[in-house]
Amino acid sequence: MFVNRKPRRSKKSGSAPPPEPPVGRRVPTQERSRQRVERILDAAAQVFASEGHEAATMEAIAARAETSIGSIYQFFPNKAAVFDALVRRYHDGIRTFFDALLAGPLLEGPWETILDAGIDAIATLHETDAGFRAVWGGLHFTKKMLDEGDALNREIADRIAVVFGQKLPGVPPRRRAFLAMMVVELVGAMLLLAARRPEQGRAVMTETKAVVRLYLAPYAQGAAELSGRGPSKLGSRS
Amino acid sequence: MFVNRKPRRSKKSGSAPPPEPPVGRRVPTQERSRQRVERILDAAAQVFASEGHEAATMEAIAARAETSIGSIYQFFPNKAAVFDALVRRYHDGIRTFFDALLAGPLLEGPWETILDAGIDAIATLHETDAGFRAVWGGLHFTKKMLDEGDALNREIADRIAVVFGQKLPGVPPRRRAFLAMMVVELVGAMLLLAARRPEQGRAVMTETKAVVRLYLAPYAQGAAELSGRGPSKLGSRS
Amino acid sequence: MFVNRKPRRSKKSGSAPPPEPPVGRRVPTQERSRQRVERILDAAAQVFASEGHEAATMEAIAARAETSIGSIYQFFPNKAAVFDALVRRYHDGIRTFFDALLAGPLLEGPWETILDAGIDAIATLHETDAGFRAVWGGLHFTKKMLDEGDALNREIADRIAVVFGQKLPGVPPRRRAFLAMMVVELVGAMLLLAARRPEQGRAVMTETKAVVRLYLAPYAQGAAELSGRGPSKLGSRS
Amino acid sequence: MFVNRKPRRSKKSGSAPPPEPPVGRRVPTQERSRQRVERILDAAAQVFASEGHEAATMEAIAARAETSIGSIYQFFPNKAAVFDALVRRYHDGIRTFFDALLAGPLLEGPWETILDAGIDAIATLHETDAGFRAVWGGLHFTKKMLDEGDALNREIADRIAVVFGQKLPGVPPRRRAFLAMMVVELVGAMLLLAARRPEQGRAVMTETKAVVRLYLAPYAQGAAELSGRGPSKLGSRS
DNA sequence: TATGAATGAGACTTCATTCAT
DNA sequence: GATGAATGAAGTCTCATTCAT
Repeated sequence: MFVNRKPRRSKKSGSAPPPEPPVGRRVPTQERSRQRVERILDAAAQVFASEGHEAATMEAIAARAETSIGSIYQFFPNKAAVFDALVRRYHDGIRTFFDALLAGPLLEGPWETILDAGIDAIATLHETDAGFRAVWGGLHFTKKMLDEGDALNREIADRIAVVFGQKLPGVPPRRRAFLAMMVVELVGAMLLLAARRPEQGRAVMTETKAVVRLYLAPYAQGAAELSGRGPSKLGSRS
Repeated sequence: MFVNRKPRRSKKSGSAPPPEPPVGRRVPTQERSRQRVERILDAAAQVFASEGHEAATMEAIAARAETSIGSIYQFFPNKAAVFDALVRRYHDGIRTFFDALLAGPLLEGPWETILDAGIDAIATLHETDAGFRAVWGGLHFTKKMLDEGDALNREIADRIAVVFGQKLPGVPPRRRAFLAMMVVELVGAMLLLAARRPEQGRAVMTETKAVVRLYLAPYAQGAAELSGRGPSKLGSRS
Repeated sequence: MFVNRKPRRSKKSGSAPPPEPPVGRRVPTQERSRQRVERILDAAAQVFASEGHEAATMEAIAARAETSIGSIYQFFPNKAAVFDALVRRYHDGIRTFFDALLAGPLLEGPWETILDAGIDAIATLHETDAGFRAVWGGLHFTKKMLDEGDALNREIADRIAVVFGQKLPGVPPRRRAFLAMMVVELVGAMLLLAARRPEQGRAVMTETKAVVRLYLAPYAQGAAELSGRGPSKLGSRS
Repeated sequence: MFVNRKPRRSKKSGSAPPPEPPVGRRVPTQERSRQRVERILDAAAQVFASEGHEAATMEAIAARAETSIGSIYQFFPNKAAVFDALVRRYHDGIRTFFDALLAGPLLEGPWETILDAGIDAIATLHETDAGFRAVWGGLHFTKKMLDEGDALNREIADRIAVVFGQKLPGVPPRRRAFLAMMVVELVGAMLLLAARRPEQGRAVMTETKAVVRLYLAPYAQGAAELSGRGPSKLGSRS
């Protein structure tokens, strides 16, 4: 899976081992537990993605994880918790991805480059990532999952809004936030479309880049003031 | 509901008189059956939309429809069939909507007007239609449903491609088809977003209109030849 | 079906029409009812015999009888009653058969001839009769049905015991009764075997005749006294 | 039950020591499973035999076995499988019985003794064995069950035909096979009759022995050649 | 009287969860 | 802790029977 380290504290732990708990003996046990949890989540991801939600029984998951049903219940109070953890791991993966993306040298270039590179990168992530297929391909959705997805999107939009602050100066903050939200949702939706139609996937993402460029172009380089489509009331409403 | 023409009226409504059965006897029976099916589907829509898929048991549907479980099985072989019928009814509603839209005087105007009006109309449809909430709000998805949704989208895209043929002359057919597909999917995705965030819904749709306009603008009035973004390889791949 | 006249009063109604009820108007109604009952039983027999008990739903029977479920309930209080009537009709057919057999000139001949002819006749009846297949081939049995079958067998045995009284003089009455019972049950069992193995059916019945002859031979012509196997305690116990 | 050797004893019972699993851990589990299966079958036998097929619901069986419905489904995929297993256990019991019978010293004696003893033994088996009552008394029959019963009868007939080869020399093989089949079916049918009429059961079986003796007598000691009833065409037809 | 749609009890079966080993 | 057999609540579906038309 793409996130096999705890996303917490990712900010500062370079390659340093995580701080040991006082009793050294406990470590191997915790380590084994962590591994087992990962195995369970991997298995759950596979089952959800391949068999669909119908066949995603706890027994199937346990079998695929080469463990027992009882062991799953050692770590997860119920089936929903397994799915939630799966979703969280997927979301954490995206968070990590954006951490890396926005921490890199990308931000030095012009906004068009950032957009193109960013969209390409996230598209690649989704193409390769099993977690994505597990969460979106299993055709099982919960309010909680959607809410958390929404929250993630808002979080990402916030970070992108910051970038917009640098690259699209002259756009008022609220408008900036709205634009970022639109971009995030639009790209997100197109990623799903691309996944649903593999044969057109690349074309869709290429075109999506064009759409986003055209959408943001009027705001670039103070163009916002010039065009008739400046910061609108609509965007500020949220 | 989008099928809200009361069939009882069919006896005297002008244009296409349906073939009357010789005796009035059979009519009430068939009519009652049809009503019952509608009642069941209405109930199913409500249960799916409000309680979610978990609580959408056949018993719950029967109770909400004020009928018995047995009656549901008189018309639907199993639970999946109920959901399928719900989806079909929803899709049929959209088809009817587009029939009306594209048969009306709308096509006389410029392409921007058509787009704006069309997007507004479909947004209104989705806001009012219970079928939409039932199908998308129940958080239950099946491969079949998604496939049929895909097929519907392609169908709509085909019709829009025809309109593009008139309003955006000079764009080669394959590119036209691809553009239509992108527009349909993009608007579709934004409709879902708008539904998920009711407080921003109108803003999202307003902005969607802008996005689509900007996306298509280069192709209007022979602009395709002028801009650097003419018919691309990508669009022809499909 | 083989019994399409009421077995009651079969003894004296030659070809004369059954006595009319006072109100002549009623007759056609009753007649239609009788026909309908027969149609239902015919249909039930077919369904039971061909589809087996699992598929023998009231709806299937009604459909095969080209009538409605409601009509069946007009004549039979429930499903068991339909089956019971079917069994009764089958049993009545056998009764009628024995009435004819024992009233005919058969009894004039020697006992061996009577046996052979009787067994051949009943075998032929079973081969041709649909009621037999309906009752025994449907693989559905009830205590009531078996009890009535037992009663029928005893009844037949009684009548055969009377014949034995004439043809096997010297055998005490209780022994005679027991022998008759054994013969009836033995032949009955072999008839079932013959039905279960159509390819050996005729051979089995031929051999059955031999078995019965050998079994009864010691009792013929006063031989009972000579052989060591006279009237035993066993046979008298019943 | 006819399988009443307690498998727990298997550890020390001489002749064929089953391969012990390395650790005692696995044994109790497998053992418990086997016991549970037996308990379920016992319960099913009782329910089928006493309540009849209608009342033989999975719940009733579970209750009688003092287990849960789920446990039954752990071992049997559906209700039919339970019944099939019951039938198989009954048939296996009969097979075991014949294995013992034909391996014993019985075959040393004259054919009349063999017959009498064999019939007595099988009658006793049927009187004691609950499986018999479960299978035949439940009044539930399936094609599969009857076919397997037929196959069992043929199997037994084959073995008896071998005995006939020794005890009734001079009878041609095909005739011998036919005689064996007749004897098996005849005795089988009379066993059913005896079960249906408990008060006459013993008398019926005594008489059955006489019938079979009389039937076979002509073939004994080369008598086949003397009597007029030698190997007939009939027997060879099968 | 005839019809067949409607009813609903109850059967079968699944699978998340528990718990003895 | 780990295991997986056992549990049983709950869901789906059937079909005998009723009853309005």
